[in-house]
Amino acid sequence: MAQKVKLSTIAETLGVSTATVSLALRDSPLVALSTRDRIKEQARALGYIYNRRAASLRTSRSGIIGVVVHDIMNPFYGEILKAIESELDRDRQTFILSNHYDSVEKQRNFVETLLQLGGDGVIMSPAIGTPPEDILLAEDNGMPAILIARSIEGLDVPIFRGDDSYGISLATNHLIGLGHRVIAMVGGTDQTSTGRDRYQGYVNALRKANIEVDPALRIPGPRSKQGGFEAAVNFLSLPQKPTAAVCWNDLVAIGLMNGIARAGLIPGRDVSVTGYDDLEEASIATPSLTTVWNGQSEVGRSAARALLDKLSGSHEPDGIHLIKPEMRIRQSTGPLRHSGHDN
Amino acid sequence: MAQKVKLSTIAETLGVSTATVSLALRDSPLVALSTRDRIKEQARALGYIYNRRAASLRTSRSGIIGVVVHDIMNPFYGEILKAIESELDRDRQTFILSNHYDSVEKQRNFVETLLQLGGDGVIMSPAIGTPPEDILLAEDNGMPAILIARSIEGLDVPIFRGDDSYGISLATNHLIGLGHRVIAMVGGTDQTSTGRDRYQGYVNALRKANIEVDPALRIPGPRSKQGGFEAAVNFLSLPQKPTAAVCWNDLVAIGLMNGIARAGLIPGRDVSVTGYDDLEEASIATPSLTTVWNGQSEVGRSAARALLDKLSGSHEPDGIHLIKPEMRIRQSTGPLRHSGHDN
DNA sequence: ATAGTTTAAATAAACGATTTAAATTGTGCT
DNA sequence: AGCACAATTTAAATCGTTTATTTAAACTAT
Repeated sequence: MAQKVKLSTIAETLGVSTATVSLALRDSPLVALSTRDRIKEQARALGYIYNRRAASLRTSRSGIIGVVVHDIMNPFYGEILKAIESELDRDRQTFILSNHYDSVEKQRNFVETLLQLGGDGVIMSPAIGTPPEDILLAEDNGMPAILIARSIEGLDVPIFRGDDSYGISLATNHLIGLGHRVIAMVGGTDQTSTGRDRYQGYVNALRKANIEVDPALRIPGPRSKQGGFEAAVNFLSLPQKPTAAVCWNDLVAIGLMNGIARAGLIPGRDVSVTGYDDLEEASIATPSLTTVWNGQSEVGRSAARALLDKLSGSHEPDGIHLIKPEMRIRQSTGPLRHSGHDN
Repeated sequence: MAQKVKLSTIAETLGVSTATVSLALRDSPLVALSTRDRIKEQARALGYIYNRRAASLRTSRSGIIGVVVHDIMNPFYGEILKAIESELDRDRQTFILSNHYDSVEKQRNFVETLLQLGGDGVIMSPAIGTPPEDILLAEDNGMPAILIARSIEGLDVPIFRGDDSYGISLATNHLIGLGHRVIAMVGGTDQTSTGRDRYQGYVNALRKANIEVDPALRIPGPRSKQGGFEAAVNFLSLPQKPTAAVCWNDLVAIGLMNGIARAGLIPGRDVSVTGYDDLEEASIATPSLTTVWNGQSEVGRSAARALLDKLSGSHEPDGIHLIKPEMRIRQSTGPLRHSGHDN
């Protein structure tokens, strides 16, 4: 590698000061236009590379924004991340991505690393059991945080997420409307705010329709295809013989449908299944999946926007922002057939 | 936010020099053990946060490693990334992830940003059409590059990937062994080294079995579920009536199976389908997918290892490293049925 | 005691940018 | 020619570490 080119290299070869070069490269009107052009040209010719760490040491803005979620490979987060990425890109911010896999420790490490790197801000979908201090660690060190998808009790940080309770009640009502009375809820956990909200939405819908809530119909489990697939066994052996399932998300629903199909039943006819999120995949599953759109792109876009606004000082975001979910009816749900899945 | 705590803050409150504090925090034997303890304790008490940009400005090692692939949301890359992540984590390196979506420009921007941040190295699955200069840009500026999954002509950079030609020939031979003679190849492109290798593997296997190669049986397309789903229409209307399909990857295969099922045929019985990669999903698809394990985790792990070794100076990686794929036979392939998909 | 070692801590010079006050040059006007 | 004023340019201080070099203190052995 050739000797490293820095501001002073350009300055020397051109016989000006580094101050002038610095100013010129950022197009400051303090430098005469002709000088500016000469300097930029020389920078290009020498293959100059801007050293951000040196700059940020002085300016204390790094242009780095951290994003940490449960699992970036999960398509639900994937869609959020895509939206965040395109919003940050527009502002030429670098974003650093990480999974916490619901490990509070891994999450704390990430926040710490980000602080060390001088991150300007962080967007997080907090790990289960995150203590408020872990978020305050960021805030107290001048790195504003924005939450997405999950809330944390007793913390005053802006948050963007879908209205889970309402969303699940949409799905549940849809099934009730089709005549179903024994409806299971499959997948996920009750340890997150999201989980509690969703269960609540399911319970509310049943109550409003005067259907008794049977706790045995709640089958918690991993929020993945694999999880749904494995839940099928439990689902099919429930004594109450449910005729429909409200699933935690599309992945669980697709897994469950696969499991049901494996057992020789036809999802959408013998058993109605709803998903949640409306991933791209939902519409090409067989049968295509009835689900609830959860506004992922909207969540990502507005969370990123809020952070950027806060950083630029143009607007201070606050409070909780709920995106309204919408029903997407497809082929995986149908009217109650009186034989149930006994046939 | 309280006043920022730095080395000198600790030094002053303790009446020692910043040099001593710096050394102490990194556990240097140059500092008396008792002093070391006193300093570490104080650092904790004050909530000191190490400033990596200041440090790396001096040391020219940032602890940052960049990774750029076509699409991090694609599960194929997901599995590679997971392996890279865990390998880098072990060495406490921060990794910065990015998609290039096959835009050479986006990729170049990423490399440039990484250089500005002082990245120590970069792992990339190059975008289609990447000119060698774009990789040399990194190397020339002291940031070593390692390629994964895709090669670039005329460039001497270490690369780790599966043996595509061999892998596809495994799948093709499997189908031939089941009696199939009209075998389509679905999905993907011939614009990448991977694409050319795969097509070659398919052609080789057919030739060896004395089966004529019909270019019309090559149906290129997006490497996604959606792509496979949409290819079904073309596939089913081919005049030669293929009885089997070798798919670009598992996603395409699953999409194709969904499309075939939509048309009323039963994949695995009426049409045999093979995937490629052996994603987690392959085994829970319905029918479960016959596919070729492509060593994603192995690729990720060893690429990361190679980079770290190079950075630590312990070992200089070079050349091309081919991981040997393996067949995974499941339910989506079966013996030729003489009516084909005409029945 | 004294010179010679060892051990412990301090000093000061980088690293590569930014930024502000001050210096320099240039221009038009009387 | 002299002056006010604007347009350019620059010197120097900073940001928070690391590290080679010095200095100081504490032992050792004669």
